Amino acid sequence: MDGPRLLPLLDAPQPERRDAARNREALLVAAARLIEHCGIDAVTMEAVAHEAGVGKGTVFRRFESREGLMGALLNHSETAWQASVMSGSPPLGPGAPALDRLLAFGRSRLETTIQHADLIRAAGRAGTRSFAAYSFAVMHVRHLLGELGVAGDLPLLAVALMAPLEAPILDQQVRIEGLDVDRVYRGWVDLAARIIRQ
Amino acid sequence: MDGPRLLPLLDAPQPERRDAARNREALLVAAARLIEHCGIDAVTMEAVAHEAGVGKGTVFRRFESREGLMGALLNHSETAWQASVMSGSPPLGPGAPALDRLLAFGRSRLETTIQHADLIRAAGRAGTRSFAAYSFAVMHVRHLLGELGVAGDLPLLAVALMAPLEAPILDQQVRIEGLDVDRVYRGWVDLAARIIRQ
DNA sequence: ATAGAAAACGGACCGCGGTCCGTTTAACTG
DNA sequence: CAGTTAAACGGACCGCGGTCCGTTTTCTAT
Repeated sequence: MDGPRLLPLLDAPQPERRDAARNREALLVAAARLIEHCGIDAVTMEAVAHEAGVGKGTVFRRFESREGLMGALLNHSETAWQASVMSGSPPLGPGAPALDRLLAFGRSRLETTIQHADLIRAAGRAGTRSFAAYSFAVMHVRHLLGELGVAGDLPLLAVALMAPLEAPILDQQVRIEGLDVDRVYRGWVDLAARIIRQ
Repeated sequence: MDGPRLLPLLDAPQPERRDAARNREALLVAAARLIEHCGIDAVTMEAVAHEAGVGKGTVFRRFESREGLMGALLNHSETAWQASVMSGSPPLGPGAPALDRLLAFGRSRLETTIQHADLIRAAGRAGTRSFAAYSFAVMHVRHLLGELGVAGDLPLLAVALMAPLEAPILDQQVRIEGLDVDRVYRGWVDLAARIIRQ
């Protein structure tokens, strides 16, 4: 007569059957292994399904699309990174002066983005709109800029400061034009300085 | 005995047979028409081929890939825009103070990018690496920054100033977050001011 | 005009992303 | 433990991007 569950009291989020959860995990592992061993182009939905021992339809049921799958993989790395920003050791984590944190943030972001360039590209929109990747980083920068006493449209300035660290731009500079990563970072530090100084 | 052509004297670039040139043009027209009438998703390689009255293989021969075709379409718009920067009327074209030109540039770039967002997205890498789109704009900004007496790693600063105007970032801000275009522009002007001021 | 070579053409063919639907399985009820 | 239902499963199926190769067209040289 009442709801299907006797004591839903707390924990709302548990609407996934056991086999579904198991398969989700198996698929992520399978996909990660395929990427590591054979490169990202080998990550076919059929290949992932086969590697995980499930049917093709299941992959799409769990992750919507190939981009969705890539986005889920990306989310893992992003979440770990996010944790090290929120509760890792300084200067990236809390406890260091805001400026130090900002510079550490830039360097870290620069390197992670380059490192996961393929995955980010393959994730398409699923990578960007995942609030984990984008919204959190912008929020963090916005917060640091505030602490540094920067005045102006902070959300927009934060985006402007993050933009040169986005995958397409870095791809162009580093992979295609062959620029040195350190130089790109120094350029970014210069940009940060110009944005910050009153 | 000598080369296949008697008087190649000037004009080097003419290595395209007549039917090839005709078909290239027909295909571009067909693709543009399909985009206008049915939206970009309807621009199937087969559809374009059929609309232009040629075989499917021909489309790939001329443009390599779907992205290549989109890139070629984009190139048209970009070339026109480029012309209006190089030889149009002030303040976008030459003849105005450097700062005015820079601001006009930003506004114009902002609007064209938003306008062609779909095409840019569909062009993928073919849109970015086309030196028409990217390299020229960066070069121009770099030049203007130089005229404004900005010191530092000018190529990198130019990229930093252009980055917030790139399609993925604008897409996120305007289309997804629903930000006002004018606000984004004002934010960009602020960024430019911070980069410029000594 | 004609012959020959190089280039372009066209469409059959392939693989992969994505959908659909009949079948199976997990979870809850009595 | 049996019955019911909702969800998950799997793989046949479809459309499109991309390739391949036998055929046709253009260009040049004679």
